[in-house]
Amino acid sequence: MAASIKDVAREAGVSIATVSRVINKVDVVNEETKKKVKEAIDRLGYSPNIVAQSLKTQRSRSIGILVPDISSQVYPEIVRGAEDVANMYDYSIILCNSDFDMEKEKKYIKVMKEKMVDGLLYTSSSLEPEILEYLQSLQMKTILVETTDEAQQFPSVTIDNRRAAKEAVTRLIEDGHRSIAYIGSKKAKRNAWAKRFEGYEDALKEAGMPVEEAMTYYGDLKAQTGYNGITSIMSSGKRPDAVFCGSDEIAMGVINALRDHDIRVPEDVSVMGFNDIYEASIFYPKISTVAQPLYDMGSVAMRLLVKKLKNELAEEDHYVLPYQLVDRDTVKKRN
Amino acid sequence: MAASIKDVAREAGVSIATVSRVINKVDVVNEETKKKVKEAIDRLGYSPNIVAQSLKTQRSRSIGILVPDISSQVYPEIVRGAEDVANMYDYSIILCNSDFDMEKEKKYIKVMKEKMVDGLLYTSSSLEPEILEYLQSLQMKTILVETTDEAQQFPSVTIDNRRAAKEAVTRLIEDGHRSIAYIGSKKAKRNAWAKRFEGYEDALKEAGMPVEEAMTYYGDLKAQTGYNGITSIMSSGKRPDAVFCGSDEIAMGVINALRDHDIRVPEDVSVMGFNDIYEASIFYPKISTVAQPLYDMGSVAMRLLVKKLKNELAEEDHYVLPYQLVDRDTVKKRN
DNA sequence: CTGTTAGCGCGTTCAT
DNA sequence: ATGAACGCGCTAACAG
Repeated sequence: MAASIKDVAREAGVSIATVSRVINKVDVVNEETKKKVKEAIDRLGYSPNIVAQSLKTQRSRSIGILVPDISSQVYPEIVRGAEDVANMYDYSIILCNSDFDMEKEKKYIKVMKEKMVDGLLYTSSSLEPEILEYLQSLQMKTILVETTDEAQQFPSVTIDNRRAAKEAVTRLIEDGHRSIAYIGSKKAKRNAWAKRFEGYEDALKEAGMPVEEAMTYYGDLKAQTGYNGITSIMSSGKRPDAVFCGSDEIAMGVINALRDHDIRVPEDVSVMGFNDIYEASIFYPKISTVAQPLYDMGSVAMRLLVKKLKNELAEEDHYVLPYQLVDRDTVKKRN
Repeated sequence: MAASIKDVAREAGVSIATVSRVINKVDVVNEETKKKVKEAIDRLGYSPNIVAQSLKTQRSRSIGILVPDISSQVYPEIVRGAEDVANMYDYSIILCNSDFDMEKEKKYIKVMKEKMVDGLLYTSSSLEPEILEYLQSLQMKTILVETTDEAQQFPSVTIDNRRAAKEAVTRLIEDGHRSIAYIGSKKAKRNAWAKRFEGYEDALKEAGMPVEEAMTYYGDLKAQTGYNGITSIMSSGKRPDAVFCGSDEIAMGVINALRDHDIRVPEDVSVMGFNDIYEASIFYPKISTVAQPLYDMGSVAMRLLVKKLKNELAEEDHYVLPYQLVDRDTVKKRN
């Protein structure tokens, strides 16, 4: 058994209260006794039992992070950003994978509450109103990452997905593309990804171009969706000269499918990705995409949360971080 | 404040001990009183305070996972496998990024001890003897993942990296390659990655081929290492007909560098990766590689740990999982 | 089958 | 400036 505060007290010949004081740097403890206590602590290799502290203080120095799936997409980067900041402030992070399953989310949230996490980072999962209400009923300090709730009741850290998508598609149009397909998340969904479809619509409408059902394909954000999507669109007789994708993986799938049909990228068809994951710059051809500052989103969100936990008021409650159009090798000017 | 066991006891008109009993399904509690208690629990929306439980039982139902960097390589997949199993047994996971920094590892291990994690999954980080001793002095139940310690003192879940590498390189030799470069982790390192270099040596020696310093390049496992590595090797006048890489990212870097030099893969040079990350099958050309069962490594390791925590004895303490040579498009027979 | 009680390790009044 | 004592919420003897 590790040494407890009692052992230290005995070793130093003082009361546990005094030990507690020097640990928490509270009150003015006599320099000399402070020294005695510190020596005792060193000698015993004592370190406070955080669980007991938590029970007493109602704070666990742990923060939950709920992601759909750590093994996919953009989450590792976000989590890394969050963890680095958490570590800086002596918080640990508890990681949960929800798979977009509301029941799983609920279960995890419940467990985190029981474990007295001090706060929660919630990355674009189901975002169901039921979950949001649950979070509020539990008084769980929550930051939304990568997404926002309709009512903006929760602090959030995002990029402007709609505007980013619009800008990307507008760029495609300015570059002379006249027939632009969309492959990505369905509009109906609540999360941020769906906003990219709206941006796609915005750009087309502004340019006076029609939004055709036959030029869109919905699915998850994996490569297979891209492969299937472009195959499906082309098999209906359409032949887009550009494809706007909801993720870089989708873009990769699209490019592979195109290659299998001996259609060249970008000579015949341009392809635009989204997110700018690491592999986008390594893929051949290098993928033109919309860069999200993933690491920053994680770290900014965690900073915001820490600030809230200290009850300092933040300058902002809704951070909208800058995105960036990254020109690489999958988009070609056609004018 | 959430309801406590006391509230439930009062509400149900029983003692807290009884409430505790129905929660923990211990003893035979009278059906009727059990029902009363359960109703009270529902009415109050009570759920036990895990922190208090932990303080009492010395178990937190949390398990630490130490990875070098969740945002890189293979870890998200391993972590996902581990988390799924952890969730199955009602454990949460605390994620830490060590960056191969021993001091950071130590700090994290200390915090996890303080938070009373029930066990630890340690993925190929520094693996310094000092850390290993520290772990033992803390009596931290630890499973090594992706690597083993020299003395096999810790249970582990790995593949046979050395044999896998040897087999891959032997395949290259059988396919008629006569000049095979290695780009990856340095031999001196303690972790599993270095074993791949030994396998490379084994294969060459067995075939009576020389291991040339000029045909090897050491670095981390990222794409840039591959790019720099092959560039460096070729600039020294060498012209390998195959490159064995310590990771798929390295392979990607190699392929990109080769392409920049107008050298075709696999027509001119074959490239073999390692790990079989998701993108290996999406890359162009699709990367031939050695597949590690990453998800399984995580889940098997967590299963093993859970078993140990229950003090059941495992059939095995050192799981060596099967790897698989995956033939795709970056290796060409030359005979 | 159920209730009483003693801690788990710590922070915090309230005295001194 | 320091110590004694209580309680955070819960489990585990021990009685009954």
